[in-house]
Amino acid sequence: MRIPKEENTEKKILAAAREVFHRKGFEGARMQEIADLAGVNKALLHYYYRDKQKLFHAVFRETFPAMIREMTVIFSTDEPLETKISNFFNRHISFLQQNSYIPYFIISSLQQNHQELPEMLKNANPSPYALIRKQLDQEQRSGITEEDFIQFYLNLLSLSVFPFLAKPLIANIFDLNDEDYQSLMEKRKKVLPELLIKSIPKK
Amino acid sequence: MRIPKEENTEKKILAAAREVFHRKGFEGARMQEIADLAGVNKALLHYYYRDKQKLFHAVFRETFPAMIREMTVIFSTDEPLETKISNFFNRHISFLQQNSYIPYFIISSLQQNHQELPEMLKNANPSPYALIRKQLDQEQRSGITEEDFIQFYLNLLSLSVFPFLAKPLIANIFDLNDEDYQSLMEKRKKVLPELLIKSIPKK
DNA sequence: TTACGATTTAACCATTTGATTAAACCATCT
DNA sequence: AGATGGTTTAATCAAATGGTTAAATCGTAA
Repeated sequence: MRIPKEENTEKKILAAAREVFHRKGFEGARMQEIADLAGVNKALLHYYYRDKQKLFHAVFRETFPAMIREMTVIFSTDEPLETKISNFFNRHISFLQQNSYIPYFIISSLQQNHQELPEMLKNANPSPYALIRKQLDQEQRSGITEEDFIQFYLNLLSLSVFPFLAKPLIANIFDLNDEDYQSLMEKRKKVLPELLIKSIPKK
Repeated sequence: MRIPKEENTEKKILAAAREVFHRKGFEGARMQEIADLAGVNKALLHYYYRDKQKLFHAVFRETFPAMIREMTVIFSTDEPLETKISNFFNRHISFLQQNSYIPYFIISSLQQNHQELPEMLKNANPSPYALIRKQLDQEQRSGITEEDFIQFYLNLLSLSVFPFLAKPLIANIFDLNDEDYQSLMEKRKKVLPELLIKSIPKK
């Protein structure tokens, strides 16, 4: 058994693949570009991951659950609702600031017919839907319907995720540089809780 | 001069290209698929549009302004603010219901380095930014800063557009079929104005 | 009808790109 | 040292894909 190199090659490849797939999606990514970024011969990608699909899946299997976890972390604590929402935006936007390509990666992956991914949702642990049902039941006191809840959840995600998808467009319209945009997102952590909390029906 | 066929071939090609590029983006689209969908030999695409880039641009040049128009139509009337917002969501969501692939198309186009598109923004008529500045000046009475306004505008777009980008994900989490989703968006036309109007600082 | 130019097609070309192979490399063990 | 087996590379392949070309087709006008 050979001792692994200082920087495990397999992981270097995965990291490079993550980088490239996140930015360009499956169709836009090139095996050669991934190899170059990993500083490694192209044949090594196949040696470790067999083919492009499998390499992509390796990336997807670590990124998708991370995103789901971020999307559902709001249901994991027992804080008062207002605190929960506030915490959610703070944490979620921070996560997106440091992983700003993930939303595009997820959206573009699911847009293409990369199925067998509904599969991953069911296997997700914790299951988003289970968490959401539980949360919903707890809110029954205020007579919130399932549809109200879905709308609320859609709002939550829309407000936090969309600005990272539309950054190229928005930054251009308003002539914002990266720093401007960063500070816009920073302020958003405070603005969004206020906005969303107002929208909740008082019990 | 030849009389155009019953169904102008050039337009049939453009329509097919629109369909395919909208669903799959530039990288995912295949010239052969476009030709097949148009019911036409592949060489004809090159005859009319020279190469893939130019064909893509032909699509982009009609889709992008349509989306910008939809995004800025809110600034074009002189209704009271509440009416304006309500009208915007109604119209914008209806537009998205009938053009549900446009948001993904725009996002994926701008994500790839398809530059020279900042160019298109400036040439856009009416210019989004000019309209927005004008609107902003009118609101000065309530002391709204430019940053407040950008946040507001981001909210407006996030809430209406994101659900169409994330449909594959959301529909899976909540096990919604197309009809369910449609009715969800329908109700959104009423829910969103209430939500956003509450967020506006009273003068 | 014939000639002409615009339109359309089938066949082909060149490049890109994902994938394979055979050989080289190198650390460890005997 | 020499054998062994995992790792890496250079060279090559085959399929996919964007693009080209030369000939066929078709409507129109002379």
